[in-house]
Amino acid sequence: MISPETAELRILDAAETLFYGRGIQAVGMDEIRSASGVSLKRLYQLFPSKGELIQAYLRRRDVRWRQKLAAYADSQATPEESILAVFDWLHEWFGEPDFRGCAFSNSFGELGATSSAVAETARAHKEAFFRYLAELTAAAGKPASLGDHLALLAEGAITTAAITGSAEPAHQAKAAARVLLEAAPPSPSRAQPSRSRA
Amino acid sequence: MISPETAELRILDAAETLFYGRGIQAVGMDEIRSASGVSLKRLYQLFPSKGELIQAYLRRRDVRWRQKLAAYADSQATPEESILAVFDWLHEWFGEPDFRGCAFSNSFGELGATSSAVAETARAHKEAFFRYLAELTAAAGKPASLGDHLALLAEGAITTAAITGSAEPAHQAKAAARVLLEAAPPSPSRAQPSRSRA
DNA sequence: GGAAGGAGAGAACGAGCATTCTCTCCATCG
DNA sequence: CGATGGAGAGAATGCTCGTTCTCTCCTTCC
Repeated sequence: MISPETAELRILDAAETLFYGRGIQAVGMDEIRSASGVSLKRLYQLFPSKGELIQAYLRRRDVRWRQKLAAYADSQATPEESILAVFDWLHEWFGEPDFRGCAFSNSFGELGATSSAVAETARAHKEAFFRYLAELTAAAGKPASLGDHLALLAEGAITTAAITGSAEPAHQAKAAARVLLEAAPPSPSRAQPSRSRA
Repeated sequence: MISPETAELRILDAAETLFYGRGIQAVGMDEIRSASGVSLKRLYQLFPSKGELIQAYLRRRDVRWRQKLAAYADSQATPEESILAVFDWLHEWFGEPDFRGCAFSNSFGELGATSSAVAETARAHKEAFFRYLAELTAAAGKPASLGDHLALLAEGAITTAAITGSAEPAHQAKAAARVLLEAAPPSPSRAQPSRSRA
């Protein structure tokens, strides 16, 4: 028998691939069983209902997505470069063969009206993403409004890339972000941190 | 007996309210029958399958949405004002009590992976919207890239407004659009049309 | 008036699916 | 060795839903 931890991982991996790739309602629990190789009984022991599996899928994806983004962007030398790197990371993501847009926007569109848990998880994900961009913006000594504007560009790029099937919106968004970044005045309220600039 | 035209209108009205408000898969044909008051037999005579009703719903919504947007934006005095008015219109839309994001992004997230017809309709809608912004941008004598950037802002505002339940993203997107508009140089390739400017 | 045809209401059918149950098997422990 | 208990496979259950069918009734046309 495989360990409960391994079973949980296999289930979450299968659920993520299937839910993200085909939509949540299009995937039955039976299919998650076959894809994960974990028996239905065990599946229900670990996740007592499909709704709980959906929440687990979304929660794990939220953490991983933001970690990968932050790992990429935070490795840049300056806050300005980190901001622009966000859009480079989006471009890489859009180019992945199984890219199908934002899992949270998709599940919100599919279930947000009928499941308040899904709606709330999607809201929390977007809020965390906005907060991250706000931090980068503040670190660059730019006004908070710039963070919101950058987030809207990124959000629009994700949706547009998903529907058109092109990674190009990431480059377009980056170009727009550069204009906004250069046009934004230094933030009046908070001193710019002394991170070195090339 | 009500006329076939009236029956079709009632069905499409009911389908739009229900599909948009709750998601397509969450609404059964039986519910569309009760909401429209048209018998199931007649419903299937006019729309031979749920898939065809979905397509009819999306097609009609595409036309009406773009007409309303254009009617609002085109009534402005200058192309620049038309561009900014797009975001004012979005703000009005976001404030409607039943606003739940872009019907096309939502249906793409829900069915795009399993229905190529839905995916294609969503793509066509976004493309038409991009084209409209490209026209406004060209009329303002600005480079084509500005049109793409504005479209990404609008797209991001729609998604963000839907998930957060706030109309504020429209104002944020408008502010960003104003910056991009003012920063964009006159288009080199095409002469600015002689529409009068205040 | 009477036949015919179409309309509506809703039952019926068949598939899909979330969830539970059964049965068999194997490992562990006395 | 034999009993116990948990595991897996997958059948069973009950519900939802897309689609079709039936039955009754009304209208229309001769």
